[in-house]
This record gives sequence, structure tokens and C-alpha cells, in this order.
Amino acid sequence: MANDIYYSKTQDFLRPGSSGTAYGEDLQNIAADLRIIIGRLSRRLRSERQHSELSLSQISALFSLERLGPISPTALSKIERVKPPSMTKIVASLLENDLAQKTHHESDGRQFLIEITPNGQDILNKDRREKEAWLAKALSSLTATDISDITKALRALESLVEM
Amino acid sequence: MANDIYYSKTQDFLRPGSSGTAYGEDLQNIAADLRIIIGRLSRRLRSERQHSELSLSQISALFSLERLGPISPTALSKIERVKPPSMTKIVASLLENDLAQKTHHESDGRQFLIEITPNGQDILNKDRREKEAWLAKALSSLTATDISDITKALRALESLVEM
DNA sequence: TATTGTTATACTCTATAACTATA
DNA sequence: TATAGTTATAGAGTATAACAATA
Repeated sequence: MANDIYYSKTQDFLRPGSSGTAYGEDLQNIAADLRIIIGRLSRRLRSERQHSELSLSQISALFSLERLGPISPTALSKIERVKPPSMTKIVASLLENDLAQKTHHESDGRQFLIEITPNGQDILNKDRREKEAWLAKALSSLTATDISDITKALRALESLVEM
Repeated sequence: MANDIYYSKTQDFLRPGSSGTAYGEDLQNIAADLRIIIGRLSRRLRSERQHSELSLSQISALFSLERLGPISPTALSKIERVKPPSMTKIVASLLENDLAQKTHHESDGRQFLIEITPNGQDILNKDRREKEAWLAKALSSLTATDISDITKALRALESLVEM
């Protein structure tokens, strides 16, 4: 079975010779590993969310609306790292489902602001509880050290996104 | 500007009240943060790789071929977390571009094995050097502690993929 | 019957190009 | 002219369903 092959190699982790001294790895190698991990985790997350009512992009946008408050689609597109036409679609889906609502910009007639609705907040909370259960469960089977390592890395990873 | 809004909130990181004591967070919250981060990093990576000759899926598969040696498409699809028809396409693109080659299975006429070619190895190395430069550069502008945190978390994240 | 891999088809997400409306 | 947002269209990546070949 595939996983047997895989696990028999975990001593070498992703690249031959990449494990062992974490601090001795150069940035290029860390970058290579990180990139592969992100790709796989992303596909893993997608497969778990297949039957969710909200796509990961929608959840992520809603998440930002919750955190940032009213914001323009263009500003949100920059934060979410998608182009404006993509954000148009994401926003449209949020509006259609009463997860977000528009408010007019005071001075600029071109712009409008989007904000999360109470329903959107409910759905976000529900989605967190239900759809992330598998990830929380997966995390719970790691060692306390692993969980701690991941938690500490989250902020560093977030800052990478912004570069 | 969007990022100004964003950064003005980083004290609270992703969720209000989620930062501070890393160890006090419950798994549900860590899962929520991790999921959002993975999604954004994944989109960030995609935008950087837009003009690469290889997709992230292709690179990831090639990476596995390098690490695991000859393997069947079905086994590889399990490792890469895609369905067999998707792997058929990924493998076809690798074969077309002389990045991988087929070898026959000794006993099972249905199966064949795929392995990386010398050309595939060259391309993989070249891609690592050139296309990951931005990520290595981004990493280099983090603090040593952040880099260390990320490095330590990689193995824990990898084990999550396998669950 | 079960498994390996392929073909046909469709869906989701995202992008680029061209456009409208306002500043 | 420049900016905010939309529409039209296309491409990449993935999935499901149905199939062929072999075990």
C-alpha cells in the first residue's frame, strides 16, 4: 500500500537528507518542503470540504469580513489574494446567500462596502464547528509538541502570505 | 490601502482573541486558523507560479517520484491526494515532457510503474532553484525564530496530510 | 468479481480582456 | 485619465460515471 512506502521513508521526510537538524537547513530547502506541504494540505482540505455549503474561498472571505468589518471588494481581493473579477463572484455568492450585505460608500459613488450579516456570522460559526471537526480531530492525534509547533508557526506563515 | 487595515489588526491575528498564549488555544481554533492560512498560502503560491512550466501538482508528483522511486499511478494518486483520473492527467503530462517514464510491472499486466527521468530530475532541481526563490526570499525576511517555528512545524503538518 | 487505469464529461475556481460608471 | 467594479470568456485542476483490460 502506498502509505507503507511513504512511511518507510519518513526518516528522510520530504527530501533525502532534509531531516535531522532543523536549523541547519537552508532557506531554499525549507521553501521547497513548505511549498509541497502547502499543496498537499490544500488538496487534503478540499477533499474534506467537498460537501460543504461554502467553498474555502467563501469561508476565507467571510472570515475576513468578520475580522475587518465593512470593506470594499477591491480591498478584500487584495487581502484574499484573488483578482477583482474573482472577488466579484465570491461577493455575489455571499450576498445571494444572505451571508454578507452591501452598504454605500459615503463619498465615493463607485465604491460600496461589504459586511458580514448575522446570518453570515451564524453560518461561519456553524461551519467552524462542523466542517473543521476533522482537522481538529486530526490535530488531536498529534503529540502536544507537534500541536505546539504548528500553533507557533501559524503567525510566521501568515506573514509570508503578505509578502 | 487594504494592507494597512490588515496590519492594524495583526495584534488579534486571525480571530479576535486568538493570539497571545499559543498553548491556551483549543484545537478547534487552531484548526480554523490553520485552514485559512493554508488557503491563502496556497493562492499566494499559485500566483507566484503562474508562469512556471510546471504546475504545483506536477511538481508535487515529480517530487514524490524522486523520493519514492518507481511507483504505480494509483499508489501515487493516494499519496498526492487526487483521484486516479486526475493522476492519469498529471502522469500523462510528465510523460509527454520527458520528466517521467513508464516501466512495466513484473507480474501484474494491468499495472505499470512511473519513475523520474534524468531530465525530470534536472527540471525539478531547476524549478526548485528558480521558482522557489521568492519563497526563500520571503522566508529570509522573517526573524530567525519565525523560520525556526516554520521548520519545526513542517513535519507535524506533513503528518496531518496523511490522516 | 475486484482492481488498474483510461475516457468522457462537468464543475469549481481563478485569470485576462474589455467594458461601464464615477472621480 | 485613473479607479472601482462588472461581464464575457477561457484555462487549469479536479471530480464522478462509465468503460476496457487484467487478476
